[in-house]
Amino acid sequence: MPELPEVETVRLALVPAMEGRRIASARIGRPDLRWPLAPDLASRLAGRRVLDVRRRGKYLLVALEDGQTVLLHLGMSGSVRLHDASPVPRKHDHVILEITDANGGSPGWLVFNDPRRFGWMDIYDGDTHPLLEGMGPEPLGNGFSAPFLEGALAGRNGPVKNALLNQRIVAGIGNIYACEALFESGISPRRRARSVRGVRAERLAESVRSVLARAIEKGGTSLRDHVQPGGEIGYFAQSLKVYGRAGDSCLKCGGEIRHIVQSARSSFFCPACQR
DNA sequence: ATACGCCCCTGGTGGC
DNA sequence: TGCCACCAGGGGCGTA
Repeated sequence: MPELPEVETVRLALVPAMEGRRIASARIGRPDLRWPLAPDLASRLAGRRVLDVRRRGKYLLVALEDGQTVLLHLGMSGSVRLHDASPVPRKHDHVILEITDANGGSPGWLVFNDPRRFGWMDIYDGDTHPLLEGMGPEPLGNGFSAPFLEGALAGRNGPVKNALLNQRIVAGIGNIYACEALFESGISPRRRARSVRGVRAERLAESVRSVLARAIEKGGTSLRDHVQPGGEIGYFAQSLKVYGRAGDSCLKCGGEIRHIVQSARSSFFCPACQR
């Protein structure tokens, strides 16, 4: 489910709900997510004030007052919901946090729900976590540019689509936005990564940034289960130009959008417009 | 180092 | 209505 724009949308909702407030208590549903939750997770969270909520790629990072950081990945089907009243338990609620102000007042609840359990949560001390090391630059940050992208793709024989999904090359892009960025830049998902150079690299870098930024503005893409923490859906699905449009006509040339499978992921593209 | 296939898991959908 | 195959916003791991 969630790619960078959806995770960023979640982050924007969590900032006012968490920053400067306190995790009064934590309750764990089932701990066997992608990886087992730390046995002492609940006790390490309880009572801690939240300094800030950041994002790295598709990860949410919640910094606590005592130097610990909570790492949250939503996997394919994860969501975070905020509630004013104690929430009615739902299937697949895995972590429930009660959030109060510094004096214990105005309580709220945060619920991490994930049916498929491809997501996970961890807590660590210090600067970084093994899962964050080696991750590529933020596509909306200063470390990402056409020259960077060209360099990162150089020597790679696999399809450029696969390279865009590789979090070690650039962080946060998933299947939807990889397809969309390739369509907008007129590059075939099957093109060898190393052959994306010069003008093509410039167009691709610009399309990646542009499509992600526009998706954030629309609150992300809600296809099936993605919702924002307040329950709102994201509206970027209306702006998708190729993803999920197999058999429909290309918005640029009127030709037929095709569907292929690359590394067991669906790719959608226009064979005429994308070379 | 890179590339690929396999696996983790639940739920919704469409065909018969 | 029921059953079943197939598909889904991800990514780690083992193997060539």
